Amino acid sequence: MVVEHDGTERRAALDDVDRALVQALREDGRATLATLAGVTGLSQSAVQARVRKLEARGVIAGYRAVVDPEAVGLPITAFVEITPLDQSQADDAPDRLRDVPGIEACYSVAGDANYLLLVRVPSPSALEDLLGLIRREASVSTRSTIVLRTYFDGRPVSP
Amino acid sequence: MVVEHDGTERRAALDDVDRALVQALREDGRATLATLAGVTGLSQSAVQARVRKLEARGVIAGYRAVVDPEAVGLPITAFVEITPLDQSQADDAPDRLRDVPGIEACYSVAGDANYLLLVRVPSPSALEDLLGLIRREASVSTRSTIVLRTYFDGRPVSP
DNA sequence: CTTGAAAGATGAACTGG
DNA sequence: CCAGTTCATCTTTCAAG
Repeated sequence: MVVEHDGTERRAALDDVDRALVQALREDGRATLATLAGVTGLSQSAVQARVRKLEARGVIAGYRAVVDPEAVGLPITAFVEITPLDQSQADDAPDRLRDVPGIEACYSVAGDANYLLLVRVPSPSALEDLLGLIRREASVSTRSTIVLRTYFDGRPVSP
Repeated sequence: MVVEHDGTERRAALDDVDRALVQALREDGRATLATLAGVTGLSQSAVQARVRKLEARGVIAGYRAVVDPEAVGLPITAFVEITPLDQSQADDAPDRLRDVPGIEACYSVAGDANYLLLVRVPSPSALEDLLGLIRREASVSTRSTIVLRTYFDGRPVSP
């Protein structure tokens, strides 16, 4: 964030080198400084300084291994739309669901439902259990869409 | 994959150490062998051999930096359900959409729609453009759900 | 599992806009 | 002063024993 003279704040724009680094690290989160230096034409130290700044600014929020869900015993993936049963109730579904195992992502959305969850479970019956838990825990109704196949996921997207 | 005596194949099950490694690398994709050795109680070399096997078996499919979409100029996220206009047409939507910029994920689903896409764009008008492109390119109708907020995403999930 | 050599990351001192 | 470079040192990785 950069504070302007008029007091407004803005995110410092990324230059071409930053974009190249972000792109490269999206494709390979373990790319070495030497590789990144080669890609950008900068020295390793300069690249390191850049990457550190991108991390500090939150542009790069972290690094993750991409794990095959089937290989770790979670072959069933589903999207679950949830809607509060009582709209007058406190709507703290994300807080309540944050630590429920099997829920990988939680988005609030503009549409029929209030929230959309991405869940992964070992079996259909485990999905039933999880849906029951979600309904009870967050006082919501659910509408699920089973994922049959993931064609691609986390594909790098450039602006 | 392990071939059993009866000829069936199964994925070799992960033991506790493998699970701990996968978990640790999901949380920090750049964890060093020394760190992983500390977590598991194994030597660095043993850990390295394990991680290599997990990578070779495809349990760990790769490593990626987690990038803040807003910080790279993609503040609008949406889920787009797509349904072929003509069910008798060849259904190769994933292939056709694979290289369209802005599409981060593509799943085939069991539900009203055939496929579900996750897209990221710089602006509402860019979303209109992208939806038009998707409709033309894949001969589909679309139904979009805008993401208002991402509460959490990619949370490590254990089996 | 241990070990030594190669590769990578880090920080200090230095250079130019 | 900021961003980048080079160089020396330390850490991590990797393959051989």
